Amino acid sequence: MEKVASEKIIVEAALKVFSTKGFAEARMADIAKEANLSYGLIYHYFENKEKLFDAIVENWWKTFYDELEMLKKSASATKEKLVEIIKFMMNAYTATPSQMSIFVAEVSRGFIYHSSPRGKDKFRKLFNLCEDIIREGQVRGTLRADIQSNYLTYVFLGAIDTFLSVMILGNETLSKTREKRIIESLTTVFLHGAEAEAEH
Amino acid sequence: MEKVASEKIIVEAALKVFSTKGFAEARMADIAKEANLSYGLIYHYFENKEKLFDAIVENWWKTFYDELEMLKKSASATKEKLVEIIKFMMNAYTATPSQMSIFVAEVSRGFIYHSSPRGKDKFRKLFNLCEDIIREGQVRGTLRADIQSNYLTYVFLGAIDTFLSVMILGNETLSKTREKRIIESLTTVFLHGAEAEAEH
Amino acid sequence: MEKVASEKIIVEAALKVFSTKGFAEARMADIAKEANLSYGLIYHYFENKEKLFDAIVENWWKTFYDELEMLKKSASATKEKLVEIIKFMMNAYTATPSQMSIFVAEVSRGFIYHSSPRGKDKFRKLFNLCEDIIREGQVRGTLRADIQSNYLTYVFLGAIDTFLSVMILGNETLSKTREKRIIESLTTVFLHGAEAEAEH
Amino acid sequence: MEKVASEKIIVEAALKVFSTKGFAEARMADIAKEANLSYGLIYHYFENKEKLFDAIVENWWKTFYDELEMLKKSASATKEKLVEIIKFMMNAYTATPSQMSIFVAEVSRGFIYHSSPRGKDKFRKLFNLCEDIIREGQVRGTLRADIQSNYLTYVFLGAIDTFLSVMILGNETLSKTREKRIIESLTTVFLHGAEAEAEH
DNA sequence: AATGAATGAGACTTCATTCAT
DNA sequence: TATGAATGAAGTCTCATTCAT
Repeated sequence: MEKVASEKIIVEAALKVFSTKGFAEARMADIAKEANLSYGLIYHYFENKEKLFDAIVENWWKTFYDELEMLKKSASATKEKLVEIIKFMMNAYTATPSQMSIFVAEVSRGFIYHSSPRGKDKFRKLFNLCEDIIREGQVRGTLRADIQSNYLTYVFLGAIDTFLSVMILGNETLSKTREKRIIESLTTVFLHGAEAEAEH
Repeated sequence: MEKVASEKIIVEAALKVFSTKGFAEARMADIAKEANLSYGLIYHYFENKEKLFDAIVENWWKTFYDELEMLKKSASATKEKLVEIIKFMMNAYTATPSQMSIFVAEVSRGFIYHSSPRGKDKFRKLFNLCEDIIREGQVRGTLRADIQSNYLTYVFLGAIDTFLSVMILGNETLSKTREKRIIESLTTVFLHGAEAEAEH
Repeated sequence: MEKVASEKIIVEAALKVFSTKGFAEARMADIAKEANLSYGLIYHYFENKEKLFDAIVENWWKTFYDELEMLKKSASATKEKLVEIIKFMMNAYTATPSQMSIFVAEVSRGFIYHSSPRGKDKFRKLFNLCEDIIREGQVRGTLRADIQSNYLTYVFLGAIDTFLSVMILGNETLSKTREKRIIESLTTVFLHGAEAEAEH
Repeated sequence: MEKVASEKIIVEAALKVFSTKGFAEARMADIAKEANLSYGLIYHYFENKEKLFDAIVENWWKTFYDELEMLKKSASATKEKLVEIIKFMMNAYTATPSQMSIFVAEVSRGFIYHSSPRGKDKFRKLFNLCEDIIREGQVRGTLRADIQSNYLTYVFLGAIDTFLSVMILGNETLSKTREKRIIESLTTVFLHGAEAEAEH
């Protein structure tokens, strides 16, 4: 078999196993079995379990950064950008739920345990990119400026994160209709609040 | 030493170790050393590592449920109730940051893996309690009814969760002033949205 | 069983296995089996295979240094001291052939591979101690001064080393008579040379 | 590439790796990398790691035997022969230090383990050849006969071995002057002893 | 002749848990 | 109640060797 094929199969298998059992409970043997390859081969391509995991995560971060970076630079209105972020996350979930699951469960968790300072930096970068967009919205007068930009960011990202968590938890598939409703709900609540119109 | 004392010391130590390294990386030996007790003794009080962890988590959940339960039944206005939830979480963080850290990292992230089906149920219960309060707010006309109650719940809890995550990540202490500002921000955004007033 | 007992048993077993198979071929399982203990216990006392090996070697070096140090300081004549060194080595072989075997085979070998600079230092220390005694002999006029002291040391130690190697190789036991003959031979050749008297 | 070329490259690489890390720590992959060849190719030429090692050692032994054999048969005086042996070893070190390093570390130390009974035989043969020359010296009246011929052999070979060990350890290069001095010292001490002339 | 992907036995090591004291 | 020595299942990883190309 060619090199590229096997490596991809391994990554695919690892993705599945990691997302199902979590990093700690995932066994290299599980991954090998899932990939239908000897586990020796995994070490041919990846130094060890952690490096294999990192490779997967790294890949995810790259895609994510690229998207945010692009959005940040785009000429769209702030609201558009926020919607795009949500869309991107939802699509990512639909396309590769395992990857999203790892992201939500392992990466967020992992960065809390200050084991890897790199992890923290990754997160900060993500936060910062998002915050930049939100701050831009404040400057433009689209978003309220009486609340710190980082606080707004927390609410925004936290909301998305929880939606994803729930979807992952329920192993839910995302119909176009449902995706649309989620995006609308999220946007509406984030922008206009949860309070009933009447009270305004 | 008396029974109660040792048991408490163990729990305290476990709390610290679990919150620092996470469940998977926490070693019974670490806990014993932290507690300055032999690790044989841990097994006097707790059947095994998981039970020890559960004991800690259980304790936390109980406090949380009780609070939510109480809030749910209280006669307060919905807004009050929501503020109380936030307050409760922030206070919990201030009082026992390790417990909060475990909650956020292990429970609110780790529950994704089907390994502990109990975890899921706990979470659903929490969601449900919170959703009940929110649904009540919708019925009462305080909260908008055009968005599913569970969606509103996700945004609300997700926002809190992320605030906590960031605080845990930064190992931040929470001054009264800061707590107040966070509560206000969270409430404001959740209720009135992030959009600039001008646009209304 | 008490702590000290088990640790000693492990060391004893390790000594046997290492001396029989060499470090590389020695299996932790072999040692455990030889000690009639679970291999987990070995790790209770020693961090890993290398540390276990080091502990054994360290112990040997200490005994050896102490002896040489003592000899160096003693008021004996140089010849006496040299005889004592030989005696010490022969006795060490008789008392603990495995230890001697490890010393000759593994330590001498290991120090060639510059893996552990500590190893080199140990050897240098040994050489130096011996050289000090020999230099003292030169100063006193007992040993010829027209040959570098280190060269004399090499011949002296090399000769002993080879005697030991041969004994280990043949798994020989050392009768008092034989020991005496070896000491005499070694001393005679080293001091007076191998040339036939006639030629003097 | 032609057959002979590759085989030679492999042997050369193996020589380097074995001499640097020792047999146990040498990896087939290291050798392949050193040779700039795939490791599959090594197995074209050598059955396995041990055979590869043996091939190298065998080659060395053969040269050595041939030399000793020739010397043994030569009409030279005993002293001449001994000097020739020393010279041969020193030259061998200068010409191929790696080979010498392997010889000293792996063969002359490693033969202790019964793992390779062939090793023992080789050594005995070497000893015997050398002893033959020494015994001849005793018969001729050149060397003292009151000490067992094998004992004399041990001292002689041991001294050389240690000189080599020290040189290998120090990664020393051997100038002609230094070589001469070593040969002289070794010969002098071996023949006339280390005792000061005055005492005779 | 040459490659390097693929294999898998087997080594080391970890660590939750038991148990004699 | 308390200790920590003892256990061994189970995991990670290594690396000589094979084999399809």
